[in-house]
Amino acid sequence: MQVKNPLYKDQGIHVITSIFTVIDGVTKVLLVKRKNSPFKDMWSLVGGALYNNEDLLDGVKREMFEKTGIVNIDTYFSGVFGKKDRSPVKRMIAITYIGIIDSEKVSFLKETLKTSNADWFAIDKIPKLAFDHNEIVKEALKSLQENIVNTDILKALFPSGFTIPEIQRVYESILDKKFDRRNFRKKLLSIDLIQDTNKVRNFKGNKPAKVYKFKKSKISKNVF
Amino acid sequence: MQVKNPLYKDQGIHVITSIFTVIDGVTKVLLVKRKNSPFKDMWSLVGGALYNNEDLLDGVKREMFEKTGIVNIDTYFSGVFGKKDRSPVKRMIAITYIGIIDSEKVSFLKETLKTSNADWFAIDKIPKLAFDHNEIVKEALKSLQENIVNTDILKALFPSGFTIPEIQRVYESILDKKFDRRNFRKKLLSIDLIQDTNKVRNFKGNKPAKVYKFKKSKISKNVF
DNA sequence: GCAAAAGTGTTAGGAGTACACCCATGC
DNA sequence: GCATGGGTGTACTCCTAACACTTTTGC
Repeated sequence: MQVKNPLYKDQGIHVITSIFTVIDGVTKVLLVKRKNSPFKDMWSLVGGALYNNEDLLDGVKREMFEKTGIVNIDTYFSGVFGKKDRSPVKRMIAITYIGIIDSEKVSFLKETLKTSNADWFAIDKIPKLAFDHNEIVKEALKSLQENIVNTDILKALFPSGFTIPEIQRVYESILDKKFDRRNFRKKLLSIDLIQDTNKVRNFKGNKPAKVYKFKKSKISKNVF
Repeated sequence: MQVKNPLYKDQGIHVITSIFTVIDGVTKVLLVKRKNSPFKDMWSLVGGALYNNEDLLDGVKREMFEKTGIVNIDTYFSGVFGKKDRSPVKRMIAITYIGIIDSEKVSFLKETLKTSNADWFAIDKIPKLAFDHNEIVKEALKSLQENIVNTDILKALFPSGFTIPEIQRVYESILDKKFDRRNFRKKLLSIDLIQDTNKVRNFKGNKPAKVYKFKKSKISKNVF
């Protein structure tokens, strides 16, 4: 059915992901430079228009692959952006997501058909972005903060496990907050979310630290 | 710009509200019967297609007015539904909301241009609904449960204030859970959310109960 | 042996939970 | 005066937050 009513005509859906990582205790987001209008040559988040023949998460993954070459990362719903003038081209509603990857294990393409210069930007040094992406990444960070205290969303950052001092720095970076070492360890161990791997690894100091990994289980109560 | 690419053509946005109330300790949702295809003569939630010239919340309010005559109720974001086949007509993404009204103070139209038989349905007696509205109302109830422990969303239910035993029954109905009277009162008073009005009112017993009202402030931590 | 970070235990305060009795009113 | 629900206080438990010392290793 072709809709003629101009009130409804030419609407579209953006699926947009804020891809985060933490490098040396600094939370960063992946930005790409647009090759096409609108907002040609401006930085933007990873995403684009949803196709009719795909579900939302399929579109998220396809866009992520097309614009960064990244495959197979877990994404989590963040929010909806729908101001009527948010796109200069036509009426677009944005459904937004967060993704997390280990920047050392996952590589991305610097250049694709539609993007160039892909790179990590510290969350306090994000340039002016295309569309309403500055707002979107701000809300995504808020979603991420809520998610890390509730879910195992961080597991993608530590494919080979983590030591407690190491993951504490990540929590502190994302939540922008310091924790007492002893209480942090106690709490993280008290919830049934992580388990010992009988390995050790050096992080900062000279004394090797025990390596933990996330369990399969999920939790639903607040952690911090 | 008219988009020709069939991958993007003919997409649309639904804005859909689950309007809740609590009557005699039973949580109910407002349903209307559709007069038009698709899903003609089936029950559905209140909502419809967003226009190009309105923001999301404007569309929510317009649809609510068009299909129930209700004006001016607060709405809260609930979720997004976007399965590719959720509408038989064309690709539609649903942005969903919750609304709360006092069924004694706010009246609605039984019949409108596009709907008929509007009525309250207890949440455990909801019939089969049009589109994916059964799923939507289920998630909306979950959102409502999360919201009543975090916000003053219930204030719309009590335009002239409430007694504590009265609002306790509402919490118990929505959360489907019983609370100890003394602890309920203590907690509700301990968070800085409600205030005494120096009035009294009879609810169930013969002893008049103090009437409270919500403060302007919001809170951000869990209540129950 | 010393610097640097890892690892551990105790205590005090606050929030949540369980629980029993008196109060005000209508009839 | 009695039945009905409204209003209050206390003790116990558990979670959280504050805090200091010992251990392991590299140099």
